Amino acid sequence: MSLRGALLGLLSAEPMSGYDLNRILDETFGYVWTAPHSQIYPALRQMEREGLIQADVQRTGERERRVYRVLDAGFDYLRKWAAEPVIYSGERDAAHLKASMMHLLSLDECEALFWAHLSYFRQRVAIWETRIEAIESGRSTILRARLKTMDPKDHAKLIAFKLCSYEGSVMRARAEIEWAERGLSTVASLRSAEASAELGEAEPSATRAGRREMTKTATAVSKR
Amino acid sequence: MSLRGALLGLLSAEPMSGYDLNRILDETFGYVWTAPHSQIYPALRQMEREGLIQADVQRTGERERRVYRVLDAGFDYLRKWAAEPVIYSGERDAAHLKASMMHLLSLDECEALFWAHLSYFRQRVAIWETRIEAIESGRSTILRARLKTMDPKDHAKLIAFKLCSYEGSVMRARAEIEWAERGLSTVASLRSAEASAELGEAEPSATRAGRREMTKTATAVSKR
DNA sequence: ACATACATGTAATGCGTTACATGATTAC
DNA sequence: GTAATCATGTAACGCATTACATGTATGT
Repeated sequence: MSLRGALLGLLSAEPMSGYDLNRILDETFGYVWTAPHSQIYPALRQMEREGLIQADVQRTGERERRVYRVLDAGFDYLRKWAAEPVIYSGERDAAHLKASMMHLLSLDECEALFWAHLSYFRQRVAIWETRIEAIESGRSTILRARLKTMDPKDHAKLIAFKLCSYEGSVMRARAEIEWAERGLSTVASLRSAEASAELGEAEPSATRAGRREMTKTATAVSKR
Repeated sequence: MSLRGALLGLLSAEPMSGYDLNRILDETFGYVWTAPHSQIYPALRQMEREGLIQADVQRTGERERRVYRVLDAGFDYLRKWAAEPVIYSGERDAAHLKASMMHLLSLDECEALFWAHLSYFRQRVAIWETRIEAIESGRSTILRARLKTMDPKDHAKLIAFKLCSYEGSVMRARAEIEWAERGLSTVASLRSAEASAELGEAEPSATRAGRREMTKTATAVSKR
């Protein structure tokens, strides 16, 4: 159960409330694992019942705030879960699925899909890079909280793996960006091929235009 | 509902049975969208009831085989679904999630996780590249089936987008491979840092000895 | 006064996984 | 005859999404 892993992992850095966890998952961390609050609160209660975490209830006037901290059993659970091999089941990616059916769409529609993909992952890269800089420069409060509770000799390990993990997200997002860019240039080529095919049909000679490589020629020709 | 998109998309290339669809999803196509047969059969029945597809029942002796083909309403549905903007909700990636907690693990455990990641995505790249070659050389039977039912003027579009989509999968898998390699080299450098730190500490004064990681040192030292 | 952020929950519904269940054909 | 492949389903359970529900503190 990865939700527990995510929650315990965040709580292990610093005790937090369900509300805090939800905020973090909504912002940066959600790009690794998401969950809505309707999943978070019951999961926390359940883990509390199982003795993995414990809530320290804080009251601000009438308002109740349950700040959870990880117990020893919780650390054991987290470590065990993290070390278990990942089960790689097939993907479920709507963007790539739709891309595999783009021949059904107009070039404008294809372009819109690729553009949306591009913008989304550009945003993600920006967010992750900000995080990476925060870690490298020591401005990350959550990292500092983690370092305080750790044996100094493990600091290098923590920082190295945090950076590695965030860089992984950046690398993947960059791959998506590159792909979307390639998609856009595919659309552009097809568009100019279409245009020249129409011209060719209007003119007398022009045989049925070729395929891929033709597109480059077409753009070159249209620039003349 | 993307499952419908995936099923209609495959059926639009060529009429098929639920069993065939399941096989394709298990093999290559599952790396874009997976579903077990327990999801496929009911979904097909439902779409048949809604008039999106129609089954031609074939009998081999006693055995019944329901070959579904896409009706006009199904094509409309598919086109509409494919053109809709993708809803990018947060990720849920166990591998990256675990990576973000690797400071809790031994270097051996980290290495094992990265290795598994590497092998998995290397396999995927191999599968996709085989598919790409099949398309480029015209050996893909499903592509040929699709081309037969299409206006020749759209052939270039189909091929271009198929290649683009498969290349997207390869690009992403390559990013995962690169990341895992970087992870492995992070492990390697931490390992040698650990080794030299222990040497440094063992010789002059032996301050308060570490905990977990110390065990490995002990074995290493005892081998000397 | 009103909006926004803080704070925590429950319920209904839908999607996905695993297990259960059955039987016919084909190749060895 | 027996194992593998073909072929189609149902059921139980768990995870995920969306909507419902409530109330407090704080800043403008």
